[in-house]
Amino acid sequence: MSKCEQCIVRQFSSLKALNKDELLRMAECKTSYTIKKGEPIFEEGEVTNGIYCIKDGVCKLSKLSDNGKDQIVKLVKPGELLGQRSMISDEPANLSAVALEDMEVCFIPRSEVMQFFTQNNQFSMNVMRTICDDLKGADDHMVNMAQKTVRQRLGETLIYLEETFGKNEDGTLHIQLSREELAGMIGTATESCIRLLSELNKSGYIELTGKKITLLDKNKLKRLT
Amino acid sequence: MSKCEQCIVRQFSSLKALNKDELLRMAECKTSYTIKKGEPIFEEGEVTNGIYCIKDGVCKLSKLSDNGKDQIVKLVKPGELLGQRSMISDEPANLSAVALEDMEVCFIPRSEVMQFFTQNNQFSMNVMRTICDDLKGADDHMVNMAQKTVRQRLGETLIYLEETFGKNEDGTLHIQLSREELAGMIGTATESCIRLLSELNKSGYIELTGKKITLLDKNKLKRLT
DNA sequence: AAAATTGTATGACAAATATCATATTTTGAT
DNA sequence: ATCAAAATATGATATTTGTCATACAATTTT
Repeated sequence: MSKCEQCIVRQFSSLKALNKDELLRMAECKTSYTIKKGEPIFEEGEVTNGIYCIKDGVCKLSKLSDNGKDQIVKLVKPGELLGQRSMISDEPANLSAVALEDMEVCFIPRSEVMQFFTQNNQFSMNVMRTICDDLKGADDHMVNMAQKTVRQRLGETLIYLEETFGKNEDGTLHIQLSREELAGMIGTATESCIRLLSELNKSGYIELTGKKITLLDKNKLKRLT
Repeated sequence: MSKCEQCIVRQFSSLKALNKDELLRMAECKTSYTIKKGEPIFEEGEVTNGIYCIKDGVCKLSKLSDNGKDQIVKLVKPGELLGQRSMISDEPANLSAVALEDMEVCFIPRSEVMQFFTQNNQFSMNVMRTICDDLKGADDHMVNMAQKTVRQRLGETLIYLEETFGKNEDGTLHIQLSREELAGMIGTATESCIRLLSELNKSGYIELTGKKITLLDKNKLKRLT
């Protein structure tokens, strides 16, 4: 059982507000998991009974729509927490969390988190602010879905992926999404996504090398019409 | 200056957790406003410095998109609070709030609310749960925008309007939205919205009498393809 | 290594939706 | 009541996007 005190990613989450005593208690009750790429952490409708702290790897939060397609709502990075909303609302998960890479996560039971919540005001303010950020993000995302074309959304998503997850030494996007997953972020059919990527490739806005994507002209990608 | 203690709508909001003492303090520092239909309560980007409690009337929360169209994110009813997210994140408003009917609202300064926040745990839990509900709603809304057709969104929106705001004695929707506003909820062009309404009218799913709308077959409206 | 499965790509076409033009109706102001 | 402005309606057309079919490539299994 590793010590939460020494865990670096904690510093990036709401958990940074916890004191030594609280960290020791957390280290005792937490469970660590290794999740392989493609495996779920939890599924929509599941009762989670706690939160997950992401130590390593990226996962997608998605929701199955009536038309059978999986819409990706958010990507989550190391240092972020999962399942906060469900825990506070005391409801089953509204979204599924599936690993996009091999991951390491820690599960902290609901009872423990709720204790921190009432004891440590700074911690609960941190959680609250995170949820507020998520709400703003979701509202903005919604407006984009409603008002922008698939083309524009693709351009903006590619830039988001580069800015959030960085590039490899060869300049290609570091995060690896299948075409289907990219389509699921944008909210379009997989074929449309592939077709538009191929078009942006021909226009010289991006470069496709196998499954790798390189952004060549970010200014133009921002202003696609 | 009216007494918050006797205000009925308070019971429907997070403010129901306040005790007598807190209510008296709130009554002293609050400001009441009358807002006419079409007027803003606050605009996107504005620093609000407090929250609004809606006593009477409905308003829209919307955001101006890059394409110049106003996307309606949410409709807000009496008893609900406005500006909670901005207050907690300590940011300017992300959305504009504009009255759809004549309204009565009370403004409570940030300093006062923050005091309740630290003193009254039940109150802060209520606020937190409200924001969590909004987040879930926004995620679901986003998935609908991304995955459903304009037709389906129109059908679902009409049902939402009837279920949330009720009907008049003649069976028409009680809430009055212009075609442009309805289009702004659905995320489509005003002409497309008008055309689809007219089509649903001809198919007998709804009835249009001037600007009044009556839902005739809710089951079919739910399952539009 | 061959076969099977899965992911990517592209063409052909259909359907949905946006845009522009122009009536028509309703509302508000004088 | 009349006029101007705004909202609603509808047609014509262009564009975007989805769907289905099929091909090709890459990966996994046998």
